[in-house]
Amino acid sequence: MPRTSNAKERLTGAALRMIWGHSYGATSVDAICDKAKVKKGSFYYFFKSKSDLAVAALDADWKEQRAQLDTIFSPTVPPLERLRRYFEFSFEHLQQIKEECGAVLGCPLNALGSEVCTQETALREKIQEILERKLTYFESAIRDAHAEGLIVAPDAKAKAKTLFMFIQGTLTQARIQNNLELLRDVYPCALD
Amino acid sequence: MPRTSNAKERLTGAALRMIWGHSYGATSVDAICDKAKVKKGSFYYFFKSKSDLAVAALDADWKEQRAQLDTIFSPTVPPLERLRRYFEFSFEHLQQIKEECGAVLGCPLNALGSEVCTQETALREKIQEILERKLTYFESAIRDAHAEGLIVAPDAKAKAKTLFMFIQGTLTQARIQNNLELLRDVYPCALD
DNA sequence: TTTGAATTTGACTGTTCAGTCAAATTCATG
DNA sequence: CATGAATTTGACTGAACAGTCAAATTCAAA
Repeated sequence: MPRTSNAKERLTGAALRMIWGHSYGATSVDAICDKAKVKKGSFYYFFKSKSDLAVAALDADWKEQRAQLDTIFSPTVPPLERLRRYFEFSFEHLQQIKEECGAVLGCPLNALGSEVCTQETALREKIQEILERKLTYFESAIRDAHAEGLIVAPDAKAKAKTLFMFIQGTLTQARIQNNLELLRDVYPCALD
Repeated sequence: MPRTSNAKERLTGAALRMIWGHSYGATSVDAICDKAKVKKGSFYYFFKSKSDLAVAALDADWKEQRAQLDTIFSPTVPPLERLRRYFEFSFEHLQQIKEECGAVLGCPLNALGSEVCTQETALREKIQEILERKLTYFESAIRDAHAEGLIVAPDAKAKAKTLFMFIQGTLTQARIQNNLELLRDVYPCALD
């Protein structure tokens, strides 16, 4: 009967942070173990490979994210206000991380996904799954906004996809340019 | 007086293809040398490091790209037609590469930039420089379209940036999802 | 307090990595 | 052909890499 393992959580936490802050390829199992204060033997007791750990790390992070997204996108909030709050929240989160590590890190799913998609099938599928679920939040907000006559978006799914591409593109560019300001204009621009 | 080196070109060509097809971190100097049929000693005769090669590879590729972009974005072509041709060209290029290697590879600048931006300064700056120049093509097309009354875009620079983010986001998602169809709708969607 | 499972440890393997180097070869040109 | 510069070769180094393992330790519950 396995108990909740602290080492396991430290490993997924350290992995996510290091992979996001640098890259999957540049993050070694040794380095993750050092940061998590876990010996490599333990690592391979919990995970069968580095990519296995990465999947678990994304899963753990998604669970946390989901709780926050459920709050931000709560149906009790006016639909366009949901989007505004989401952008505000994302901006502040990235700002805080920039203060910690000196760099704008963008979206971990985008960065990691783009790096490993041709190599690590399991990881790619996990990322795709999370991205699709995230899209759902936008879709419902847009659908509600259209229903209330706040915007014109008869095809909410298509509109959400378009918005999503724009946001993801902006996040990636913000990462590449290490420029948080790019995200400042996302909300006004998004209202097209 | 150094002559044009064939080995050097083979190295930059192989590097770009392998880095784009897999990732920077997953592409070793040994593997690049094998593919380029160049011994490692020669590699380090021409380049001082792997990242040095990557910069040279992007530079060489950009030179080719630029010639094509100058044709596509020629001022003799109606401005919106320039954009349509660009999307068409990009789509067909990625389709052809997909047939060769079985995967939708998206934009190499985006994929590589997002991977190395926190680690390889020189590479990041080169990528940023090329991305900015690429943006210029969109900007002039949009400015011309506005001047001819085809679209409403008083701030051509801002509009070009927005379009650029959307395109880059779509390219990254197409890579992650290995789905070329995402790019099919780019032109109609872009006309916002 | 015993027992067996969960976890931790550290030393280990074999491979791949980036990068070096001196010597050999090719090549343009006077 | 002679000369020196450009290029190529292959063998080499030492570090970092992912992954293994048997033995030691912790821990929950009977």
